[in-house]
Amino acid sequence: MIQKKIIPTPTDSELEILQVLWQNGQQTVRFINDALNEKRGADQKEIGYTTTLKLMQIMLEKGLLERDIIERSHIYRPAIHEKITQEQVLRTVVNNAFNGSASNLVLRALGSNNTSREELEKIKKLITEIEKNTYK
Amino acid sequence: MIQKKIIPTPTDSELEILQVLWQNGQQTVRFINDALNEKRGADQKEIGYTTTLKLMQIMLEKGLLERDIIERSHIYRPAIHEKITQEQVLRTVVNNAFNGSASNLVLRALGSNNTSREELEKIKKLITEIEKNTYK
DNA sequence: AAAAAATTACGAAAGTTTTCGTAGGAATAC
DNA sequence: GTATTCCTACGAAAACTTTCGTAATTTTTT
Repeated sequence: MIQKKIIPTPTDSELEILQVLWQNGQQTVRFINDALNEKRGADQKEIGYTTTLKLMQIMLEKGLLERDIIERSHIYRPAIHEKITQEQVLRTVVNNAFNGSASNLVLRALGSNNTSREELEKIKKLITEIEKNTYK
Repeated sequence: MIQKKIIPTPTDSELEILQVLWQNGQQTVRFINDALNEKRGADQKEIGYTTTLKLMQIMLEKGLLERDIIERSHIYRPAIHEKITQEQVLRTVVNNAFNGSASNLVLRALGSNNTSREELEKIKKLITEIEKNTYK
């Protein structure tokens, strides 16, 4: 039987890169590198261009990214879905820091954060939705 | 001015150890090591005693743990609070994988998880609580 | 009292992630 | 057409995390 290639969970730096791509669509290394550096505080040291390049080449190898070659430069895009990756990340965090309880994580996230009225409404609506579908 | 010692965010292995301590109170290395190995699947390799010992010694140095010497063996306890640590961990995850939006994380956690009726109720109650206190 | 078992300390290896320097080539500017 | 800029490739260093072997000491067992 042919084994489907296992794509590893992204590291922290890799997640940062993926976020930029999920938000902005496929982009060049230059764009990503600029975006990462803009997000950084003035205190932190700037990320070198070749650092980002190398990371993205590794991600390509791991199967986290795909790319097209346009003109001289390469354009990268995510090879994994944001939703699935976020779920994967959450699973890890829930296990590592919340004793496996996702609802503890939710309670903590809500309790220690300034969530806007609209967002709270959205969350409540989702809960009602879940209750309707699950416990009818 | 005297700089308060900065305690670093725990690594993944360190979080596993802290969880055992938060749940069971102060304990020996032996207890922690046993607990960690019990939680492991039969597939994973067992963690050696000295591995756990070394980790906890490092955590002591970092200021993540404290200890008392009772008889011949040492008893360790967390030097940081569970709540604060969880908040710290959440902040990182929210930044790394959820574009800084905690409510996105909450929506994702609720959406892709089998949360029990009771837990959903608890969460709803908390939201109502927050709304009352914030937007009165 | 000798052997076996359990404990801490510690250095170092092994593994992983992040960063960067250098080289080579192609486009652009002067 | 030469110099400068911009890009990729790639190896290797640096930094961080995890694992373990060995030694020294103390307690427990035989």
